[in-house]
Amino acid sequence: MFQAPRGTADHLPEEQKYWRYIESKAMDVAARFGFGRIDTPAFEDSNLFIRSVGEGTDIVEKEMYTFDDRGGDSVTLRPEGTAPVCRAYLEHGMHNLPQPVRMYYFCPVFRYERPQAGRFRQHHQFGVEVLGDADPSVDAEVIEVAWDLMTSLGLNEINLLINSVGDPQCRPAYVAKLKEYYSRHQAVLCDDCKSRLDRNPLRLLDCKVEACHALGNDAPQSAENLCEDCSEHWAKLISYLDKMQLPYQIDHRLVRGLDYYTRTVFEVQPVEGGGQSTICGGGRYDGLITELGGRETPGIGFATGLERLTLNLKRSEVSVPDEPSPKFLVANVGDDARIAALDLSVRLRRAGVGTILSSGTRGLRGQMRQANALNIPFTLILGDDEIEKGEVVVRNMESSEQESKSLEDFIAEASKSYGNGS
RNA sequence: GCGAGCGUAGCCAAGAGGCCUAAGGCGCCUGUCUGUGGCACAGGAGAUCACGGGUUCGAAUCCCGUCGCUCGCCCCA
Repeated sequence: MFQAPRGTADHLPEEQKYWRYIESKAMDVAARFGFGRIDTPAFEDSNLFIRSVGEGTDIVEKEMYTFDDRGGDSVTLRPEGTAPVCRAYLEHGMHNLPQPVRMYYFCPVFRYERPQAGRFRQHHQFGVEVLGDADPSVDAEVIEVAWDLMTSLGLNEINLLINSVGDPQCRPAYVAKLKEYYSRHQAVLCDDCKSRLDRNPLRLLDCKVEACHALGNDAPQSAENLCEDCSEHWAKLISYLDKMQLPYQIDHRLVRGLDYYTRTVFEVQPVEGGGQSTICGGGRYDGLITELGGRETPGIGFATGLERLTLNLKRSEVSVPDEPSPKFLVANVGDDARIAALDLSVRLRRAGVGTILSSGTRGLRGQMRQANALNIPFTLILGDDEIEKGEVVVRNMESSEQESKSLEDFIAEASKSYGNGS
């Protein structure tokens, strides 16, 4: 038997209401903030990600689905959504559009990782990007988009964490300071952190091992070590967020794994959550477009994982509307009735009325059982008697009341109440 | 890449060397009710007990290996 590849999942019909719910809320929010949708290819030139995400990152080092296509070009299944959007911005000369350009996307993303709760090799993200405006009010606005989405989804037990990681002006000095601080305490560091000291000093801050974590309390904080420009940007952002009354928390341990982030970074995390509980993460990336060969263009965005959102919707028992289901099931008994049933269901569906045609192979009883099991509100019954009189029996499955109606009257009535025009 | 746990029908699951031609429940199908659902009752279909090897007179059950799933670490949505 074949199985879905490790780390991938089928999203069965019964799951779809969560997806539809998230997508419709996300699209509402995006529209409200003036974002336009963009869809980019599932794979790109491998160098796009190597250049943007960063050569030393885990994503590039060990998580990319990279292969040579038949023409010999190295392509990579998109491991994140920002770089392709930036590529598209450049490719289509979007700097000629009114700035900033606001775009959102839904797409699958691929990373070769060990799957576990809330982590997959293929998952789906909704993300937004604002390109071409460096003002901190844009940061505040993007954070508002994220928060607006979370709250409109009905997620409550969540925290909004923000930080500033500086820019190429001030970060090297900060990282050096951090390294110096942790080096002094090297003896108590866990093994992972000892290697982080060289590899990725910022990550020392969010180590969960108690001894390391405690050290983080007194570690130098990046927001305290910004250059003048970054510092001013940070102060303005804070004041805007205050003005907007967004319930942010400054978390000086918040760092993000991709190289391209500058200045503002933020995440949304559930209050209760395990290792990979972050449901939304993003930040500013003012150097990315130049890295990709464009002229200097600031950018900021975030992404959320639909699987993790779904997990949280279920966990916090948010009630999600059911998928629309058909109003009628057409039951039929006998060969003539089957043809009449076929005709009736075609006419109803062409009028925009959701209708299931029973194949009639089961006997009336079985067909009604099916209507019941499928939660169809009305069963329509056609047999020899009805055909002779040009009628149809309409049974209300909830009240168990039923009546014969003229076929033509019924179709007109149903079209009016449940069809396109209703 | 490292560490841990678990694999018995579509799902949940009993079972701890012979009573297993594998219990029970959900779901599915059929009938009681030959043109009327939900409830009830009766019946039915559906399992090479993950796979391979070993121990034993005898293995779903013990041992080894493989594969798969889950959870954790790294890292991330």
